[in-house]
Amino acid sequence: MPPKIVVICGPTASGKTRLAVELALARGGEVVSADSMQIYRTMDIGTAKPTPEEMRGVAHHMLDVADPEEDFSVARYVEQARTCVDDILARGKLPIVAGGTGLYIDSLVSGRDFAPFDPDSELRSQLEAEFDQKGGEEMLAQLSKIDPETAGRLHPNDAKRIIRALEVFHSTGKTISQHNLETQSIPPRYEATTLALAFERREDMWARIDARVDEMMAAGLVDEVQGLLLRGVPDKCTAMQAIGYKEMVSALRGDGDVRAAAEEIKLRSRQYAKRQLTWFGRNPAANWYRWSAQPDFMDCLHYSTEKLEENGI
RNA sequence: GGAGGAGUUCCCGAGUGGCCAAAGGGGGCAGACUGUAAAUCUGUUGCGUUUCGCUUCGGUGGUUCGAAUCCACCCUCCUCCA
Repeated sequence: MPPKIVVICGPTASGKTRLAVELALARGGEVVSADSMQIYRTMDIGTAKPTPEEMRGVAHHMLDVADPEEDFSVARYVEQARTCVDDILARGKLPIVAGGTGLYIDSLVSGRDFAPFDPDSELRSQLEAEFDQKGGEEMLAQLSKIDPETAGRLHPNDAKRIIRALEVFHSTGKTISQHNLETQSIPPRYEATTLALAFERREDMWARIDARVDEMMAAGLVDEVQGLLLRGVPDKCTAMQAIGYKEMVSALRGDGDVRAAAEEIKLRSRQYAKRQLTWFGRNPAANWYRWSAQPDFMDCLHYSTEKLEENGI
């Protein structure tokens, strides 16, 4: 039986941090963040990274583990995060994985293994150039000769995935569907009790997101972004793709309309939240708790506690 | 008061007699996702009993076999002249 852990997921601004801390306090747990942007140092406000006050003395892992100019990845996340989780378990405490990056959570829990990857490989740039030149249809046709299964489910416009599928095959000799099949047969690394937070009404979620962005602005998001620019973090970095940063960067470089940028950030955040809901919605084992128009944290806590107990935690 | 210009589906914006329920973009909704994932990609978006019917392009009336597209009047907004 794999060790038991708790997972708290949900769209941005749905209260994951607070629930995680509360459960950690109640159960003697430690939090392992599963957020692809909170891993970056100095990116605090825009990523809504938990503050020391919010952490209330609970140990948090997987925050500030990389610099903004570094290239991070799922694989690297899983490597580090599993060490954290295993260490927490070894110390007899409860690991609480909390975050909004679905791919990170799933990969960590399932024990997923990734095919080798080298972002700067010649093969990579070769394939990218070839894609630009030949177009998706042709590349997809090429892929379908070696891996009809993957080619069948990919859209010609899905450059990233077509290239990756080709890359995996050319560098390992194995198709990506073979690889996926093998990785799926690996038993899950942990037995997760998943708590998923959401809102009964979409409008409430939007309002929460809007309010949070306003808070970020008040807390100095502009200065934080300015700091990254001063530091010379290149635009192409993953970190600079983060919502809240890329919009602010273009505002600062452009018309300087920081107010309009904030509105853009709200919009992008809402859309992101929807994507998160879609992702988490695929997990049939998730225990959903939906905030009503008048959120009742105690109610949520009771629900969560009940679910943990049902699963012997 | 006079001269021009404009009013299009949730928004912006094409469309000047049939091939228009109406391009394109945005937004919304839904979905995908195996080393960049806060990224990337896809579908859908008037209503219905859905290979067909109904309602829609400021309003009313008219021309026509047929109008968002032409005509008349009206309403609203913008620019200019007084």
